[in-house]
Parts: sequence; C-alpha cells; structure tokens
Amino acid sequence: MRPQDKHAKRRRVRPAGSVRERTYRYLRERLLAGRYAPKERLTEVAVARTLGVSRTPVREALHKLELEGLVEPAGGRGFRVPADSPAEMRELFEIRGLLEGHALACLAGSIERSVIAELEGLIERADEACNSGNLDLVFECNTRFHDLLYSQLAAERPRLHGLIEDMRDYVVRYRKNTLITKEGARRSVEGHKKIVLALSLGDRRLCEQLMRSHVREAQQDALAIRQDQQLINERK
Amino acid sequence: MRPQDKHAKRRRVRPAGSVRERTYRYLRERLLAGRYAPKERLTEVAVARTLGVSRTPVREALHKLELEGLVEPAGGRGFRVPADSPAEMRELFEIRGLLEGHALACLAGSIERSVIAELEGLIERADEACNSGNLDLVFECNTRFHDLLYSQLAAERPRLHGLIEDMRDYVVRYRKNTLITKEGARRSVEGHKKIVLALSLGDRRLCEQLMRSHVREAQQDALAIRQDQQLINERK
DNA sequence: TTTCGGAATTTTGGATACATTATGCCCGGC
DNA sequence: GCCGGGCATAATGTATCCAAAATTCCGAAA
Repeated sequence: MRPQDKHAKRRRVRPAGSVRERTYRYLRERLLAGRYAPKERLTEVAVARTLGVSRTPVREALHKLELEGLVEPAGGRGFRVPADSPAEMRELFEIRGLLEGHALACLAGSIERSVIAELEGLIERADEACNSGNLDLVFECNTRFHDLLYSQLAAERPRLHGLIEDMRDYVVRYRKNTLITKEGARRSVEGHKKIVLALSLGDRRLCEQLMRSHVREAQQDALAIRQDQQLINERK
Repeated sequence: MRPQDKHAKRRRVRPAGSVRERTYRYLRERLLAGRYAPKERLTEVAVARTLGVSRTPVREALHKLELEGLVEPAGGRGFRVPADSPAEMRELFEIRGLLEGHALACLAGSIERSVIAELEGLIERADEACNSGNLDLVFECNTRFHDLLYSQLAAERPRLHGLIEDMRDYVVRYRKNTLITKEGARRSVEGHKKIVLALSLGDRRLCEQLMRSHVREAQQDALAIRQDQQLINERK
C-alpha cells in the first residue's frame, strides 16, 4: 500500500485535491466553455467570495491560468478574459497541425498491430453512430480514438504529447459548442479512417500529411461555427 | 504621461519588479546554470530563508518553474531538480527543429530585404570574431542574429514564437557551459550563412530543411559537451 | 467648461499564523 | 531479525493581515 493511500478515505470526502486545484479547474472549465464574456474582469476577491474560499488559492489558480493564456493581466486591476482573435485561432490550429502531423509520423514507425485493430473497432462504432445520427456517441468515440492513439505517444515523447494536449485545450476556446454538424462528424470519421490506413501501411509521410489536413478540416469547422455565432449575435 | 510613470523613480530603486519576479529569475538562472545538483530538493522555506523573503512569492515562483519543467514536485516534500534525461534532450531538440523549421518557412515569404541585409552584417561580424577566436563575441552576434530573425515572427505569430522561446529555454539546461568549441562556433556561423541565403531566395522548403539541420547540429554539440562532462565527472 | 491634482477606493503583493498532510524514524511485538 | 503501528517532524496548504500601487472620481482653479 502506498503511504498516501493511508488517509485516502478522509481525502475522498472532499471533491478532489486542494482548494487551489479545484479553483483552477473551476475557472478553467468556465473559461473554456465561454461562460465569461470577452474582456470581463476577474478579480481575486470576487472569485474568492463566489467560491467561499480565501484569496490565496484563487491567486495561484489565476496565475496558472495566465501562464496558459486563458486570462490576461489587466494592469493592476486583476485579470481579464482575452478577446477572441481569429488570427490567434488560425495560428493555434497551424501549430497543432504541425505537431500532430509530426506525432503521427513518429507513431507510424512504432505503433502496435493490436492498437491499430482497436482503433479500427472504434472507427466502426463511430461510423454506425454517424449513420444513426447519434452525434454524442460519435464525439465519445472520437475522444477515445484520440486517447488511444496518443497513449503510446505519451510514453515515447512526453513533451510532444504535452504540447499537443495544450494546443488542443487552447483551441477549445474557439469551439464553444461541442455541437457538431452531421457533415462535420462524417468528415471527421472519414479522416480517421484514412489515418489508420496510413498508419497500418507504416507510411510516415502520408501519416503526416493526412493528420495535417485532418486538423485543417477541424479548423474550418471551427471557423464556420464561429461565423454562425457571429451572425446570431448580430441578429440579437 | 502614463499614470504608472509617476512613481517610476521610486520603482527603479528596487532591482526589478516584484519579489516573486526576482525570486523566479534567481532560481531560474541558477537552475539553468546547473548550480543545483540533480535530485536536490528545493523547499519553500529554505529558499525563502536564503533570500530573506516570505514563503508566498517563493511558492509562486516555484510553481511557475514547475510548469516550465525546471523543477518537479517531490510528493509532499517540496520540489526537486529533475535529473538530466538524454531522451528528453533529444525530444526537445526534435520539437525545436520542427517548430523553428516551420517558423523559418513562414519568414521566407515575408521577411524584409533590409532585415536580410542586417542579418548579413551580423554574420560578417561573427565570421571575423570566429577567425580571431573571440568566442564570446560570436556568442553575442549569434544571439543578436536570433533576436533580429525572430522579431518579425513575434509580431506575426506570437504563439509560435513563444513556443520556440520556451523550447530554447528548456534546452539550455542541457548546455550548461556556454563555452563553445571553436569548431562549433564555425559550424554555427556557416549554418546561419546558408539560412540567410535560403531566406533571400525565398525558398520555403529549403529554409525549413536548413533550419532543421542547424538545430540538429546544435543538438550534436550539446551531446558532445554532455559526454565530455560525464567523462570529467567520472575522473573525479 | 476644462483640466489638473489629490484623496478615496479597489485590488494586488507580501508576510505571518494556523491547519493539514506526508514522511521517516523509533519502538514494540512477533 | 523483520514487520507494523504510531508519534515526531518537516513541509505544504489556507486564511488573514498589512502595505503598496493603480485607478477613479471629485473638487478647485484657470
């Protein structure tokens, strides 16, 4: 038994981890979900009051979020939610394509046959879900596809994996509704199919190219959703 | 006059910025310079006592360093200096090559003629310094070359630029002595020459390839230095 | 009416005191 | 001699207090 498990029972009473950790996750989740308006201010005291905790953990959470770029300092008046920037979105997707393309090229040489088989199974399920219009299930399958695909990467190249996960997180800001169109879901699954094929062929160059265009498609979807939202906002 | 300039005089009395900032830089500098032994523990109280400050800013500095990977949590006993990892070093250089190669491909299309001229001037100076064996001057020219080259990138693609700077910082851990061999300096300057040539040709593909191999050379130098150090350590 | 200066307020930065938790050692029992 | 429980210790986690800094707003003078 590991030493820290000794008091596991007591610790499980509290939701999870420290107040700082919880505060951080709370703010992060809301930020990524777009629950705060752009340029809205977040002060330590306000957050602390809302959560009923002291300023100390809130402070540390906010500083961590600043390092991640999810909030920006507002010159002596706390932090501010950064405004959406199409230019930044394009840049983030560009970097993502670069990193994930490279990651896949790496995986092409080392991935296990059994993993490929599992990936194929996941695609099959996603395909069926797509046909029946169950977009939530497609989303879940895609997530598991992603996790499985990158689990090996995490072991082989932890830094690259970490960077990719960071990029994915940042990008979430620009995809506020996880609601995907049916065509988008179809395209995504088709992209995964091609990728697994390239992977099974062990073609590094092809893997890289396919992953890049897969990311580019995701970017276009995000862009379309974004434009739709703007139209909606203008109507209001 | 901006409001914060009103007390500029008073603020200039203190070294620079907040205690947190200074603590952060202090630790960071020592960490990068290899002043702490691998696996050495760093506790909040110890650092706070050393610097004669309270735990609060030290804490925040340590957390920031943790996010950068310069220290790692030591399970309830503060932080620890991570042990060198050749695998991590390889990975970091690999990512650097990827990012910097892409960055240069981007610059190939947009860099100003005048900037190229400046870069050529810098190379010329570095070349002479190389011939006269003034390695410190070579280092300085290289640094200015780098800054100038990437100043435009910082404006066009701030995120990519930030990532590259991060990578360069991480990698510094593995190049503890800035002492470079004369051959290394020569190779570096020659690499820069080729890069500027490709840049003036506007050949994106060539830029990317040259930058990648430039980074690969830097990695090999770092590796060689590392091995030398290990030999020295074994003799002791 | 406009502008400049300063006081009040808001908010962060830093220090300290207290609570909590993990670790490691020591001692007793098997 | 080895294993296990418990206590001492050391370190982090959290809250609160005080200080410093920046913004805002108000009032007085030009």
